[in-house]
Amino acid sequence: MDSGQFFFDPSCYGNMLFIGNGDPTFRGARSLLNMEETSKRRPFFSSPDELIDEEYYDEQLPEKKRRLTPEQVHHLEKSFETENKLEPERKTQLANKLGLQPRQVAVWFQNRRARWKTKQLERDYDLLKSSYESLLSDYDSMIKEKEKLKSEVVSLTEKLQANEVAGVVIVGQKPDPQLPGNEAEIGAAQFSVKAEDHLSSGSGVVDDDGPQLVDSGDSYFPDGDYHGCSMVPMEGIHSEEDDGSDDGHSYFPNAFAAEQQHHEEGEPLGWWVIWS
DNA sequence: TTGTGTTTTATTGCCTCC
DNA sequence: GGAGGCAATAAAACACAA
Repeated sequence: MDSGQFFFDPSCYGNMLFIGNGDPTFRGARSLLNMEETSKRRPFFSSPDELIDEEYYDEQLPEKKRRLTPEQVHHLEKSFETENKLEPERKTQLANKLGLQPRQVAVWFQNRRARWKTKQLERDYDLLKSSYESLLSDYDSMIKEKEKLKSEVVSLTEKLQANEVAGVVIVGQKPDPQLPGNEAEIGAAQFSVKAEDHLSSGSGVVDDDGPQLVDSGDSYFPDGDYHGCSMVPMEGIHSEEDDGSDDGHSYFPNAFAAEQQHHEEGEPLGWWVIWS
């Protein structure tokens, strides 16, 4: 505290001395005004409901910093649940009802909002953390599946090459242009059928000029679909600029909602992470 | 009882809005 | 320029282990 100090004097328990620094600014003036108000008024706890606490607080002099009674806090909490912002009229009403100064009510709401925000950040952190761990787990599963498929491709390629060497199957033999027309057509048709057979066999093996199902760094599923899952960016993940509003809920509401929806639908998560 | 960590009350400075 | 909000901070009050 650099512009005003409360000194607690044990010899006169409960007394508070305010030392102003002559700050001419508005805030300084406001503080002095508040202290003046305080010094003119009776102690914080003065409503009939607080009489039960008189025994405890009786011996304490007025200006000692005191905690609000459970009843006061209860009323303030109820009011905060209704609306966490405090309009002047409600502030006055609450202050009168609870026997507090309006400034105290305002300060309580201010601090209460700060506490709420801290808790909210903690909740959001936990949600993000669990979301991240879930996505990481899915990512690991995908990597394993990818490796498995790659080794399958290699294995089948080797088998095919062995067959080619043995002359059992000739893939990609082009029709001899010297043959008579109909024979050339038959040869072309055979070539075509053979190639399609291989492409549709699931082995993914084609000749050197054809499309290669190798790990090029792109998706194995170029049409954007795998097991019925479209590889589109996850909805709800958007930049800060989209929504920085403090709407009384999570700081990342859409992201969590989308993540949760994926869980509920039993869908794999996180294409936007894996494929982006 | 005492040291220490946490919570609550209150102040201050800065910022935004009207 | 005043009012009110927020972040940072101080300090009293409180909780609790040793």
